[in-house]
Amino acid sequence: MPDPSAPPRRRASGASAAEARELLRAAILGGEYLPGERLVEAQLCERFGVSRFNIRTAIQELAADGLVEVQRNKGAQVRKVSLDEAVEITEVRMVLEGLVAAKAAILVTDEQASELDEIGLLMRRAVAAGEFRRYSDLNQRLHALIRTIAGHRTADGIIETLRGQLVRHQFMLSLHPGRPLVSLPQHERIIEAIRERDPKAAESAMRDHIASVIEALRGIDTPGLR
Amino acid sequence: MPDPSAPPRRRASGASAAEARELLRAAILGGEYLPGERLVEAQLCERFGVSRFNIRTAIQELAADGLVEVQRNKGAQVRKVSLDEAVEITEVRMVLEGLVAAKAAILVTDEQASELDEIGLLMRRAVAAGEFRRYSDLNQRLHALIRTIAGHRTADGIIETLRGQLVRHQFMLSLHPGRPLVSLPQHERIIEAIRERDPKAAESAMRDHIASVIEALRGIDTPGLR
DNA sequence: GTCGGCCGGATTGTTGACAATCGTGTCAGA
DNA sequence: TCTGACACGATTGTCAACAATCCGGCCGAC
Repeated sequence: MPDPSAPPRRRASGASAAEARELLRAAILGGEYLPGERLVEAQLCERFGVSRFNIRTAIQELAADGLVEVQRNKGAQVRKVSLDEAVEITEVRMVLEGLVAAKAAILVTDEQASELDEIGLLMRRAVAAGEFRRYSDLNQRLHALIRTIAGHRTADGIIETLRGQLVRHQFMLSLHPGRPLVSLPQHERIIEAIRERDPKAAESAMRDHIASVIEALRGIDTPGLR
Repeated sequence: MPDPSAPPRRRASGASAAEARELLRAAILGGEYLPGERLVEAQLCERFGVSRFNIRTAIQELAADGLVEVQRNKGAQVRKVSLDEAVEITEVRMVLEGLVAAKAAILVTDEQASELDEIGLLMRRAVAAGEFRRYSDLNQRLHALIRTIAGHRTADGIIETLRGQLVRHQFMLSLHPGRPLVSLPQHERIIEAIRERDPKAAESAMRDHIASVIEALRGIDTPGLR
């Protein structure tokens, strides 16, 4: 409700702060700016065709999201998350998604249960066909659906923020061969627990799942890789 | 390391963005601006003797902390957290502090264990003497110490942010008669579990404790008070 | 050759003024 | 009296210029 009009009214040249923020966020998440790289305001102005004021606002907002780090009088740089930090972030995600899964198990409707089941089916097919990219998408869809079912805005917001901070690590993980074979049965357990409306089992299954993600993170991460 | 010098060098008139932020945060947490109240930039400029630019920056940062809400072209207002939101926030705190307690149980040193024990002793004394205010302080000190022991910066930051959003609710809760008698044994269980270096027990104890806080929240909150 | 101070370019922090927008009170018309 | 549009005041959004700061290299002295 805060952004009513979409198409036809903007000043001819330049974009607003919100647009600049999304542009910059996409550029960082897309890997166009590497961790540790300096974000020079003037350069970004030219790159995006936005005034320096708006770039500044955008940087501040992304700093609040933990995507960039600003040092006074030294400017902003893409935040570099160490492996330890990635583990910490995923630990937090573990307990939060566990909470969310438990809530989802309580609130799930029959229709949503079917949706969960369908995702599970598609996942099995994707793994059987070796379509890792597709499986990765389904993975995100599953977690997103569970959060929707739970309707826990506070946890949802935090999880989403944290997810942004680890796109790089996540990305590497999803490409690791053999991962799907480990995570598929975990996902099935989560789905089953929610469908049976068993909060404790759902939380436990979700935590086990993300705990194994943490283990994988610890073993796989190769810093310096794009 | 970002703020080296403390006393003797600032421009004569006016303060910087960071100072403005802390001033405004203190004013809000102190109840000088009620939830829902509009924060007019010009007024704040005069109140704090800060330029509008810095006020703007401060408001943005507090918005990131969830203390204020900004609506485009409509300005900022102190965020009003409903009872449901307070419950959600406390649920998140429950799982996060549970995680932190488990970590603390693993990492605690002998010296820190003694410190925990001492806080427990002081708590028992405070309750016995009916010193609720003192007990409330000890409560905060206990939770803070546990977070220090765990050294989990990610969880710590989020918990601290969430705490700020509910100072009002927390405050009311700590004054509720009978609360200490309920929470004291819970605190003792947490301390004992950490001292015995039992992560699962520590997490469980912490979650039970905060779960009871949630129950109390649901029963006690009287919106409109204070 | 090396250390310390200094100077210049580059970059960020800040300011004040201007433009866009919203809410509200007013006034004409039915 | 009620409804609607209009215009005004108040408030926020944006900009371009200026000031403060930092980082690098250069130069001189020891």
